[in-house]
Amino acid sequence: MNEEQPTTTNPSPPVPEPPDLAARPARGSLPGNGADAGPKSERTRQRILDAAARTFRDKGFAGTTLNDIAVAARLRAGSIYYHFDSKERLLEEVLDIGIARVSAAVRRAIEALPPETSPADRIRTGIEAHLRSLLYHGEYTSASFRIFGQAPPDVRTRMLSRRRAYADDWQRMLQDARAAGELHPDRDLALARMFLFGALNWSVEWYDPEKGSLDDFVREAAETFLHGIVAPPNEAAPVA
Amino acid sequence: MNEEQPTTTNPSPPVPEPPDLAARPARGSLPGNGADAGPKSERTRQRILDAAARTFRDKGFAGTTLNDIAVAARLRAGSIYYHFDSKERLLEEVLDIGIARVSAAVRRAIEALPPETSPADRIRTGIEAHLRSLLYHGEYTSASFRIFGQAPPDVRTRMLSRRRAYADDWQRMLQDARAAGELHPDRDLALARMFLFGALNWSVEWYDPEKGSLDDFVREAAETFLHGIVAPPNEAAPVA
DNA sequence: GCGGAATTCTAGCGGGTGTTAGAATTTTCG
DNA sequence: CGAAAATTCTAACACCCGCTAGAATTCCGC
Repeated sequence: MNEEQPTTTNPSPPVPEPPDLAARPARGSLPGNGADAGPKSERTRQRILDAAARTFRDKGFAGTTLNDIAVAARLRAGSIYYHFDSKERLLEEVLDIGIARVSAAVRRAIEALPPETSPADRIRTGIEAHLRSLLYHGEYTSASFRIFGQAPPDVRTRMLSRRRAYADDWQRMLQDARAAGELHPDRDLALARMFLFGALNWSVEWYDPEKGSLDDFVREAAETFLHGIVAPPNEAAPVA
Repeated sequence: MNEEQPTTTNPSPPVPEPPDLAARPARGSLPGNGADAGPKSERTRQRILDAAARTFRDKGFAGTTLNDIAVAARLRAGSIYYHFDSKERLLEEVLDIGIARVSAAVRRAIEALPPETSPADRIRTGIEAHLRSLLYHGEYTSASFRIFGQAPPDVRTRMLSRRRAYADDWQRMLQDARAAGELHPDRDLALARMFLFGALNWSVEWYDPEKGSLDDFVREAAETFLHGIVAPPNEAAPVA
Protein backbone atom coordinates (compact mmCIF):
# COMPACT_ATOMS: atom_id res chain seq x y z
CA MET A 1 0.00 0.00 0.00
CA ASN A 2 1.88 3.00 1.23
CA GLU A 3 4.99 0.97 0.74
CA GLU A 4 7.36 3.92 0.69
CA GLN A 5 8.51 3.68 -2.87
CA PRO A 6 12.01 5.04 -2.38
CA THR A 7 11.37 8.14 -4.50
CA THR A 8 13.95 6.93 -6.97
CA THR A 9 16.13 9.88 -7.83
CA ASN A 10 16.63 8.30 -11.24
CA PRO A 11 13.63 8.97 -13.47
CA SER A 12 15.25 7.58 -16.61
CA PRO A 13 18.72 6.08 -16.43
CA PRO A 14 19.98 6.29 -19.98
CA VAL A 15 22.89 3.91 -19.56
CA PRO A 16 23.21 0.81 -17.31
CA GLU A 17 26.85 1.63 -16.68
CA PRO A 18 28.60 -1.20 -14.82
CA PRO A 19 29.78 0.30 -11.54
CA ASP A 20 33.45 -0.37 -11.92
CA LEU A 21 35.24 1.61 -9.28
CA ALA A 22 38.68 0.07 -9.01
CA ALA A 23 39.42 0.80 -12.65
CA ARG A 24 39.88 4.52 -13.11
CA PRO A 25 42.41 4.57 -15.92
CA ALA A 26 42.37 8.24 -16.89
CA ARG A 27 40.16 11.03 -18.12
CA GLY A 28 41.75 11.99 -21.36
CA SER A 29 44.70 9.83 -22.33
CA LEU A 30 47.57 11.66 -20.76
CA PRO A 31 50.49 12.71 -22.94
CA GLY A 32 53.60 10.63 -23.21
CA ASN A 33 55.23 11.57 -19.92
CA GLY A 34 54.50 8.09 -18.68
CA ALA A 35 55.58 6.89 -15.30
CA ASP A 36 53.64 8.34 -12.37
CA ALA A 37 50.19 8.52 -13.88
CA GLY A 38 49.72 12.18 -14.64
CA PRO A 39 50.74 14.35 -11.69
CA LYS A 40 49.04 17.10 -13.62
CA SER A 41 45.74 17.80 -12.02
CA GLU A 42 45.85 14.72 -9.90
CA ARG A 43 46.47 17.11 -7.10
CA THR A 44 43.16 18.85 -7.76
CA ARG A 45 41.48 15.48 -7.59
CA GLN A 46 43.10 14.92 -4.22
CA ARG A 47 42.01 18.33 -3.00
CA ILE A 48 38.43 17.54 -3.95
CA LEU A 49 38.59 14.17 -2.26
CA ASP A 50 40.04 15.66 0.91
CA ALA A 51 37.39 18.36 0.98
CA ALA A 52 34.67 15.80 0.34
CA ALA A 53 35.88 13.53 3.12
CA ARG A 54 35.93 16.34 5.65
CA THR A 55 32.62 17.82 4.59
CA PHE A 56 30.81 14.51 4.33
CA ARG A 57 32.05 13.58 7.76
CA ASP A 58 30.94 16.88 9.28
CA LYS A 59 27.59 17.39 7.55
CA GLY A 60 26.58 13.97 6.36
CA PHE A 61 25.98 12.90 2.79
CA ALA A 62 22.60 14.47 2.09
CA GLY A 63 23.57 17.46 4.19
CA THR A 64 26.60 18.18 2.05
CA THR A 65 26.29 20.32 -1.05
CA LEU A 66 28.58 20.04 -4.01
CA ASN A 67 29.13 23.72 -3.46
CA ASP A 68 30.29 23.04 0.09
CA ILE A 69 32.90 20.69 -1.28
CA ALA A 70 33.84 23.08 -4.06
CA VAL A 71 34.40 25.94 -1.64
CA ALA A 72 36.57 23.77 0.57
CA ALA A 73 38.54 22.64 -2.47
CA ARG A 74 38.85 26.17 -3.86
CA LEU A 75 37.05 25.76 -7.17
CA ARG A 76 33.53 25.93 -8.61
CA ALA A 77 30.93 23.23 -8.14
CA GLY A 78 30.67 22.44 -11.81
CA SER A 79 34.38 21.72 -12.07
CA ILE A 80 34.04 18.75 -9.78
CA TYR A 81 32.41 16.89 -12.64
CA TYR A 82 35.59 16.96 -14.61
CA HIS A 83 37.11 14.67 -11.98
CA PHE A 84 34.13 12.69 -10.70
CA ASP A 85 31.03 11.35 -12.37
CA SER A 86 28.59 12.25 -9.61
CA LYS A 87 28.19 13.07 -5.97
CA GLU A 88 27.49 9.42 -5.27
CA ARG A 89 30.71 8.31 -6.90
CA LEU A 90 32.61 10.87 -4.89
CA LEU A 91 31.11 9.47 -1.72
CA GLU A 92 31.91 5.97 -2.85
CA GLU A 93 35.55 6.78 -3.32
CA VAL A 94 35.79 8.49 0.08
CA LEU A 95 34.23 5.50 1.79
CA ASP A 96 36.48 3.16 -0.11
CA ILE A 97 39.65 4.99 0.83
CA GLY A 98 38.48 5.05 4.43
CA ILE A 99 38.13 1.34 4.96
CA ALA A 100 41.18 0.64 2.84
CA ARG A 101 43.29 2.81 5.14
CA VAL A 102 42.00 1.34 8.37
CA SER A 103 42.34 -2.13 7.00
CA ALA A 104 45.88 -1.50 5.80
CA ALA A 105 46.89 0.15 9.07
CA VAL A 106 45.69 -2.81 11.11
CA ARG A 107 47.26 -5.34 8.81
CA ARG A 108 50.57 -3.49 8.83
CA ALA A 109 50.62 -3.20 12.61
CA ILE A 110 49.98 -6.87 13.10
CA GLU A 111 52.49 -8.00 10.51
CA ALA A 112 55.11 -5.89 12.26
CA LEU A 113 54.71 -7.97 15.42
CA PRO A 114 57.25 -10.67 16.24
CA PRO A 115 55.91 -14.00 14.99
CA GLU A 116 55.69 -15.50 18.46
CA THR A 117 53.17 -12.85 19.58
CA SER A 118 50.16 -14.42 21.21
CA PRO A 119 46.79 -14.14 19.45
CA ALA A 120 45.40 -12.04 22.29
CA ASP A 121 48.24 -9.58 21.90
CA ARG A 122 47.54 -9.46 18.20
CA ILE A 123 44.00 -8.44 18.98
CA ARG A 124 45.27 -5.78 21.32
CA THR A 125 47.54 -4.43 18.63
CA GLY A 126 44.72 -4.51 16.10
CA ILE A 127 42.45 -2.50 18.36
CA GLU A 128 45.11 0.10 18.91
CA ALA A 129 45.92 0.38 15.21
CA HIS A 130 42.26 0.66 14.26
CA LEU A 131 41.73 3.46 16.74
CA ARG A 132 44.85 5.30 15.74
CA SER A 133 43.96 5.32 12.07
CA LEU A 134 40.48 6.48 13.01
CA LEU A 135 41.46 9.31 15.28
CA TYR A 136 44.80 10.57 14.08
CA HIS A 137 44.45 12.59 10.85
CA GLY A 138 41.65 10.23 9.95
CA GLU A 139 39.52 12.35 7.65
CA TYR A 140 38.74 9.46 5.35
CA THR A 141 38.61 6.79 8.00
CA SER A 142 36.30 8.66 10.31
CA ALA A 143 34.16 9.77 7.39
CA SER A 144 33.93 6.20 6.20
CA PHE A 145 32.58 4.93 9.48
CA ARG A 146 30.46 7.91 10.30
CA ILE A 147 28.47 8.25 7.12
CA PHE A 148 28.35 4.70 5.83
CA GLY A 149 24.84 4.42 7.20
CA GLN A 150 23.76 7.44 5.18
CA ALA A 151 24.99 6.20 1.86
CA PRO A 152 22.42 5.48 -0.85
CA PRO A 153 21.51 1.79 -1.02
CA ASP A 154 23.46 0.97 -4.16
CA VAL A 155 26.61 2.59 -2.82
CA ARG A 156 26.16 0.72 0.41
CA THR A 157 25.79 -2.67 -1.23
CA ARG A 158 28.76 -2.02 -3.48
CA MET A 159 30.79 -1.11 -0.41
CA LEU A 160 29.72 -4.12 1.59
CA SER A 161 32.24 -6.58 0.20
CA ARG A 162 35.18 -4.49 1.33
CA ARG A 163 33.75 -4.06 4.76
CA ARG A 164 33.02 -7.74 4.98
CA ALA A 165 36.61 -8.52 4.10
CA TYR A 166 37.79 -6.33 6.95
CA ALA A 167 35.31 -7.91 9.32
CA ASP A 168 36.58 -11.32 8.27
CA ASP A 169 40.12 -10.35 9.19
CA TRP A 170 38.92 -9.62 12.68
CA GLN A 171 36.83 -12.74 12.87
CA ARG A 172 39.89 -14.77 12.02
CA MET A 173 41.97 -13.06 14.69
CA LEU A 174 39.32 -13.76 17.28
CA GLN A 175 38.98 -17.37 16.28
CA ASP A 176 42.72 -17.87 16.37
CA ALA A 177 42.78 -16.51 19.89
CA ARG A 178 40.01 -18.82 20.95
CA ALA A 179 41.71 -21.80 19.32
CA ALA A 180 44.76 -20.96 21.41
CA GLY A 181 42.61 -21.14 24.52
CA GLU A 182 43.05 -17.49 25.30
CA LEU A 183 39.42 -16.44 25.05
CA HIS A 184 36.47 -17.27 27.21
CA PRO A 185 34.82 -20.27 25.55
CA ASP A 186 31.27 -18.97 26.09
CA ARG A 187 31.62 -15.66 24.26
CA ASP A 188 29.89 -15.26 20.93
CA LEU A 189 32.74 -13.98 18.79
CA ALA A 190 30.60 -12.54 16.01
CA LEU A 191 28.67 -10.53 18.54
CA ALA A 192 31.83 -9.52 20.31
CA ARG A 193 33.26 -8.25 17.05
CA MET A 194 30.22 -6.09 16.40
CA PHE A 195 30.35 -4.71 19.92
CA LEU A 196 33.99 -3.95 19.39
CA PHE A 197 33.37 -2.13 16.13
CA GLY A 198 30.60 -0.12 17.69
CA ALA A 199 32.67 0.87 20.69
CA LEU A 200 35.71 1.83 18.64
CA ASN A 201 34.00 3.64 15.80
CA TRP A 202 31.76 5.60 18.10
CA SER A 203 34.87 7.20 19.53
CA VAL A 204 35.14 9.48 16.49
CA GLU A 205 32.04 11.22 17.84
CA TRP A 206 33.40 12.06 21.25
CA TYR A 207 37.15 11.50 21.50
CA ASP A 208 38.94 14.67 22.47
CA PRO A 209 42.71 14.60 21.89
CA GLU A 210 43.18 17.34 24.46
CA LYS A 211 41.84 15.22 27.26
CA GLY A 212 44.68 12.76 27.36
CA SER A 213 47.27 11.10 25.18
CA LEU A 214 46.19 8.94 22.30
CA ASP A 215 48.56 6.23 23.51
CA ASP A 216 46.83 5.95 26.85
CA PHE A 217 43.48 6.03 25.16
CA VAL A 218 44.06 3.18 22.75
CA ARG A 219 45.68 1.09 25.47
CA GLU A 220 42.72 1.59 27.74
CA ALA A 221 40.33 0.70 24.96
CA ALA A 222 42.05 -2.59 24.27
CA GLU A 223 42.23 -3.42 27.95
CA THR A 224 38.55 -2.72 28.48
CA PHE A 225 37.50 -4.90 25.59
CA LEU A 226 39.76 -7.77 26.45
CA HIS A 227 39.16 -7.95 30.18
CA GLY A 228 35.94 -6.06 30.79
CA ILE A 229 35.41 -3.77 33.71
CA VAL A 230 34.80 -6.26 36.50
CA ALA A 231 37.60 -6.84 38.95
CA PRO A 232 39.32 -10.21 38.55
CA PRO A 233 38.21 -12.55 41.36
CA ASN A 234 41.66 -13.77 42.36
CA GLU A 235 43.28 -10.38 42.91
CA ALA A 236 43.10 -8.77 46.29
CA ALA A 237 40.01 -6.61 46.59
CA PRO A 238 41.14 -2.98 46.65
CA VAL A 239 38.54 -1.90 49.21
CA ALA A 240 36.96 -3.49 52.25
CA MET B 1 36.07 35.08 2.52
CA ASN B 2 34.98 31.61 1.73
CA GLU B 3 34.43 31.06 5.40
CA GLU B 4 31.59 28.62 4.99
CA GLN B 5 28.86 30.70 6.53
CA PRO B 6 26.64 27.91 7.82
CA THR B 7 23.97 28.67 5.22
CA THR B 8 21.62 29.76 7.97
CA THR B 9 18.19 28.55 6.99
CA ASN B 10 16.86 31.64 8.74
CA PRO B 11 17.33 34.69 6.55
CA SER B 12 15.26 36.98 8.73
CA PRO B 13 13.89 35.60 11.99
CA PRO B 14 10.87 37.77 12.71
CA VAL B 15 10.51 36.64 16.31
CA PRO B 16 13.23 35.60 18.78
CA GLU B 17 10.95 32.87 20.10
CA PRO B 18 12.47 31.19 23.17
CA PRO B 19 12.83 27.52 22.25
CA ASP B 20 10.65 26.08 24.95
CA LEU B 21 9.97 22.52 24.06
CA ALA B 22 8.61 20.92 27.17
CA ALA B 23 5.70 23.33 27.24
CA ARG B 24 3.42 22.59 24.32
CA PRO B 25 0.09 23.71 25.75
CA ALA B 26 -2.14 23.54 22.69
CA ARG B 27 -2.70 24.94 19.22
CA GLY B 28 -6.03 26.60 19.51
CA SER B 29 -7.43 26.58 22.99
CA LEU B 30 -9.33 23.35 23.04
CA PRO B 31 -13.04 23.37 23.94
CA GLY B 32 -14.19 22.74 27.43
CA ASN B 33 -13.73 18.96 27.53
CA GLY B 34 -10.76 19.45 29.80
CA ALA B 35 -9.07 16.38 31.20
CA ASP B 36 -7.11 14.40 28.62
CA ALA B 37 -5.88 17.25 26.49
CA GLY B 38 -7.90 16.94 23.32
CA PRO B 39 -7.82 13.42 21.92
CA LYS B 40 -9.12 15.01 18.75
CA SER B 41 -6.38 15.06 16.26
CA GLU B 42 -3.75 14.16 18.78
CA ARG B 43 -3.72 10.89 16.92
CA THR B 44 -2.70 12.64 13.72
CA ARG B 45 0.13 14.24 15.62
CA GLN B 46 1.21 10.81 16.78
CA ARG B 47 1.01 9.43 13.28
CA ILE B 48 3.26 12.21 12.02
CA LEU B 49 5.71 11.66 14.85
CA ASP B 50 5.82 7.92 14.21
CA ALA B 51 6.35 8.46 10.51
CA ALA B 52 9.05 11.04 11.21
CA ALA B 53 10.88 8.76 13.62
CA ARG B 54 10.95 5.89 11.16
CA THR B 55 11.87 8.02 8.18
CA PHE B 56 14.51 10.03 9.99
CA ARG B 57 16.05 6.85 11.25
CA ASP B 58 16.10 5.27 7.80
CA LYS B 59 17.14 8.22 5.65
CA GLY B 60 18.78 10.64 8.04
CA PHE B 61 17.67 14.16 8.80
CA ALA B 62 18.83 16.01 5.69
CA GLY B 63 17.93 12.97 3.60
CA THR B 64 14.33 13.03 4.75
CA THR B 65 11.77 15.16 2.96
CA LEU B 66 8.67 16.52 4.60
CA ASN B 67 6.88 14.78 1.78
CA ASP B 68 8.43 11.46 2.78
CA ILE B 69 7.01 11.93 6.23
CA ALA B 70 3.66 13.11 4.90
CA VAL B 71 3.31 10.04 2.67
CA ALA B 72 4.13 7.73 5.55
CA ALA B 73 1.61 9.55 7.75
CA ARG B 74 -1.07 9.58 5.03
CA LEU B 75 -1.53 13.32 4.57
CA ARG B 76 -0.07 16.22 2.59
CA ALA B 77 3.23 17.83 3.41
CA GLY B 78 1.71 21.22 4.15
CA SER B 79 -0.59 19.76 6.78
CA ILE B 80 2.36 18.87 8.94
CA TYR B 81 2.73 22.54 9.77
CA TYR B 82 -0.56 22.55 11.56
CA HIS B 83 0.98 20.24 14.16
CA PHE B 84 4.64 21.22 14.11
CA ASP B 85 6.42 24.50 13.65
CA SER B 86 9.21 23.22 11.44
CA LYS B 87 11.16 20.20 10.34
CA GLU B 88 13.74 20.96 12.99
CA ARG B 89 11.19 20.98 15.77
CA LEU B 90 9.82 17.69 14.53
CA LEU B 91 13.28 16.22 14.72
CA GLU B 92 13.77 17.67 18.14
CA GLU B 93 10.66 16.02 19.47
CA VAL B 94 11.60 12.66 17.98
CA LEU B 95 15.06 12.82 19.54
CA ASP B 96 13.57 13.89 22.82
CA ILE B 97 11.09 11.05 22.97
CA GLY B 98 13.87 8.65 22.09
CA ILE B 99 16.18 9.38 24.97
CA ALA B 100 13.28 9.82 27.34
CA ARG B 101 12.11 6.30 26.55
CA VAL B 102 15.48 4.65 26.91
CA SER B 103 16.17 6.56 30.06
CA ALA B 104 12.81 5.63 31.55
CA ALA B 105 13.15 2.00 30.57
CA VAL B 106 16.53 1.69 32.23
CA ARG B 107 15.43 3.50 35.36
CA ARG B 108 12.31 1.37 35.64
CA ALA B 109 14.22 -1.87 35.20
CA ILE B 110 16.72 -0.96 37.89
CA GLU B 111 14.15 0.24 40.37
CA ALA B 112 12.32 -3.05 39.96
CA LEU B 113 15.35 -4.91 41.29
CA PRO B 114 15.42 -6.12 44.88
CA PRO B 115 17.26 -3.52 47.00
CA GLU B 116 20.04 -5.92 47.91
CA THR B 117 21.07 -6.31 44.26
CA SER B 118 24.78 -5.78 43.79
CA PRO B 119 25.96 -2.75 41.79
CA ALA B 120 27.43 -4.98 39.10
CA ASP B 121 24.10 -6.71 38.66
CA ARG B 122 22.46 -3.33 38.39
CA ILE B 123 24.77 -2.52 35.54
CA ARG B 124 23.93 -5.79 33.89
CA THR B 125 20.23 -5.02 34.19
CA GLY B 126 20.78 -1.52 32.84
CA ILE B 127 22.58 -2.83 29.78
CA GLU B 128 19.83 -5.28 29.07
CA ALA B 129 17.09 -2.68 29.48
CA HIS B 130 18.90 -0.18 27.28
CA LEU B 131 19.28 -2.72 24.53
CA ARG B 132 15.72 -3.90 24.77
CA SER B 133 14.27 -0.43 24.46
CA LEU B 134 16.58 0.17 21.54
CA LEU B 135 15.80 -2.94 19.58
CA TYR B 136 12.26 -3.88 20.43
CA HIS B 137 9.79 -1.55 18.71
CA GLY B 138 12.37 1.16 19.18
CA GLU B 139 11.52 3.53 16.35
CA TYR B 140 12.13 6.58 18.47
CA THR B 141 14.97 5.18 20.50
CA SER B 142 16.93 3.92 17.53
CA ALA B 143 16.21 7.11 15.61
CA SER B 144 17.41 9.15 18.54
CA PHE B 145 20.77 7.45 18.69
CA ARG B 146 21.24 7.05 14.98
CA ILE B 147 20.64 10.58 13.81
CA PHE B 148 21.67 12.66 16.79
CA GLY B 149 24.94 13.37 15.05
CA GLN B 150 23.10 14.77 12.03
CA ALA B 151 20.98 17.24 13.95
CA PRO B 152 21.52 20.95 13.30
CA PRO B 153 23.80 22.53 15.92
CA ASP B 154 21.09 24.34 17.87
CA VAL B 155 18.97 21.23 18.13
CA ARG B 156 21.99 19.31 19.26
CA THR B 157 22.91 21.73 21.99
CA ARG B 158 19.35 21.91 23.19
CA MET B 159 19.28 18.13 23.36
CA LEU B 160 22.58 17.83 25.15
CA SER B 161 21.30 18.35 28.67
CA ARG B 162 18.96 15.39 28.47
CA ARG B 163 21.63 13.16 27.09
CA ARG B 164 24.03 14.31 29.75
CA ALA B 165 21.51 13.46 32.43
CA TYR B 166 21.24 9.93 31.06
CA ALA B 167 25.00 9.63 30.86
CA ASP B 168 25.24 10.77 34.47
CA ASP B 169 22.89 8.00 35.55
CA TRP B 170 25.29 5.52 34.07
CA GLN B 171 28.32 7.20 35.48
CA ARG B 172 26.79 6.95 38.93
CA MET B 173 26.03 3.27 38.50
CA LEU B 174 29.58 2.60 37.45
CA GLN B 175 31.04 4.57 40.33
CA ASP B 176 28.82 2.78 42.82
CA ALA B 177 30.07 -0.53 41.51
CA ARG B 178 33.66 0.57 41.83
CA ALA B 179 33.07 1.88 45.33
CA ALA B 180 31.76 -1.54 46.21
CA GLY B 181 35.01 -3.04 44.98
CA GLU B 182 33.36 -4.88 42.15
CA LEU B 183 35.15 -3.17 39.28
CA HIS B 184 38.73 -3.29 38.20
CA PRO B 185 40.40 -0.30 39.87
CA ASP B 186 42.43 0.65 36.80
CA ARG B 187 39.56 1.11 34.34
CA ASP B 188 38.69 4.61 33.25
CA LEU B 189 34.97 4.64 33.89
CA ALA B 190 34.16 7.62 31.68
CA LEU B 191 35.88 5.93 28.78
CA ALA B 192 34.25 2.64 29.58
CA ARG B 193 30.86 4.29 29.52
CA MET B 194 31.49 5.75 26.08
CA PHE B 195 32.67 2.40 24.80
CA LEU B 196 29.56 0.85 26.23
CA PHE B 197 27.28 3.36 24.56
CA GLY B 198 29.03 2.89 21.27
CA ALA B 199 28.82 -0.87 21.41
CA LEU B 200 25.16 -0.93 22.43
CA ASN B 201 23.87 1.78 20.13
CA TRP B 202 25.69 0.44 17.13
CA SER B 203 23.59 -2.70 17.46
CA VAL B 204 20.64 -0.92 15.88
CA GLU B 205 22.62 -1.00 12.65
CA TRP B 206 23.17 -4.72 12.50
CA TYR B 207 21.07 -6.60 15.03
CA ASP B 208 18.84 -9.14 13.33
CA PRO B 209 16.02 -10.47 15.54
CA GLU B 210 15.76 -13.58 13.38
CA LYS B 211 19.26 -14.70 14.24
CA GLY B 212 18.62 -15.50 17.86
CA SER B 213 16.47 -14.51 20.79
CA LEU B 214 16.66 -11.00 22.13
CA ASP B 215 17.05 -12.43 25.63
CA ASP B 216 20.21 -14.28 24.71
CA PHE B 217 21.49 -11.28 22.88
CA VAL B 218 21.17 -8.78 25.70
CA ARG B 219 22.60 -11.27 28.19
CA GLU B 220 25.61 -11.85 25.99
CA ALA B 221 26.11 -8.12 25.55
CA ALA B 222 26.18 -7.51 29.29
CA GLU B 223 28.50 -10.42 29.86
CA THR B 224 30.93 -9.25 27.20
CA PHE B 225 31.10 -5.76 28.60
CA LEU B 226 31.46 -6.82 32.20
CA HIS B 227 34.02 -9.57 31.78
CA GLY B 228 35.60 -9.00 28.40
CA ILE B 229 36.46 -11.78 26.03
CA VAL B 230 39.62 -13.12 27.59
CA ALA B 231 39.40 -16.38 29.50
CA PRO B 232 39.67 -15.96 33.28
CA PRO B 233 43.11 -17.03 34.44
CA ASN B 234 42.03 -19.18 37.38
CA GLU B 235 39.56 -21.37 35.54
CA ALA B 236 40.74 -24.56 33.94
CA ALA B 237 41.95 -23.84 30.43
CA PRO B 238 39.48 -25.46 28.02
CA VAL B 239 42.15 -26.62 25.58
CA ALA B 240 45.71 -27.82 25.93
C1' DG C 1 -28.90 19.64 10.54
C1' DC C 2 -26.63 24.24 11.68
C1' DG C 3 -22.78 26.98 12.58
C1' DG C 4 -18.42 27.73 13.97
C1' DA C 5 -14.15 25.83 15.08
C1' DA C 6 -10.60 22.43 13.94
C1' DT C 7 -8.19 20.25 10.51
C1' DT C 8 -6.56 19.37 5.87
C1' DC C 9 -5.58 20.54 1.20
C1' DT C 10 -4.20 23.33 -2.88
C1' DA C 11 -1.17 26.14 -5.06
C1' DG C 12 2.55 28.51 -5.07
C1' DC C 13 6.87 31.39 -3.53
C1' DG C 14 11.75 31.87 -3.15
C1' DG C 15 15.59 29.54 -3.09
C1' DG C 16 18.94 25.81 -3.51
C1' DT C 17 19.89 21.12 -5.60
C1' DG C 18 22.79 18.03 -8.80
C1' DT C 19 24.05 18.17 -13.29
C1' DT C 20 25.41 19.67 -18.06
C1' DA C 21 26.85 22.26 -22.41
C1' DG C 22 29.78 25.18 -24.11
C1' DA C 23 32.75 29.11 -23.77
C1' DA C 24 36.96 30.79 -21.53
C1' DT C 25 41.14 29.95 -19.59
C1' DT C 26 45.31 27.65 -18.38
C1' DT C 27 48.81 24.26 -19.21
C1' DT C 28 51.99 21.77 -22.00
C1' DC C 29 55.26 21.18 -25.34
C1' DG C 30 57.05 21.22 -30.09
C1' DC D 1 55.53 31.85 -29.72
C1' DG D 2 51.58 29.12 -31.05
C1' DA D 3 48.53 25.40 -31.27
C1' DA D 4 46.35 21.62 -29.21
C1' DA D 5 44.96 19.49 -25.12
C1' DA D 6 43.65 19.77 -20.36
C1' DT D 7 41.31 22.12 -16.95
C1' DT D 8 38.12 25.45 -15.03
C1' DC D 9 34.31 28.57 -15.19
C1' DT D 10 29.77 30.50 -16.52
C1' DA D 11 25.16 30.07 -17.07
C1' DA D 12 21.52 27.67 -17.20
C1' DC D 13 18.20 23.44 -16.92
C1' DA D 14 14.84 20.92 -14.52
C1' DC D 15 13.57 19.72 -10.29
C1' DC D 16 12.66 19.53 -5.42
C1' DC D 17 13.11 21.71 -0.97
C1' DG D 18 10.89 23.87 3.39
C1' DC D 19 7.38 26.71 4.18
C1' DT D 20 2.98 29.74 3.87
C1' DA D 21 -1.64 31.88 2.74
C1' DG D 22 -5.98 31.06 1.99
C1' DA D 23 -9.64 28.16 0.30
C1' DA D 24 -11.98 23.73 1.10
C1' DT D 25 -13.35 20.31 3.97
C1' DT D 26 -14.34 17.73 8.13
C1' DC D 27 -15.61 17.52 12.80
C1' DC D 28 -18.66 18.16 16.74
C1' DG D 29 -21.57 20.27 20.32
C1' DC D 30 -25.82 22.37 20.06
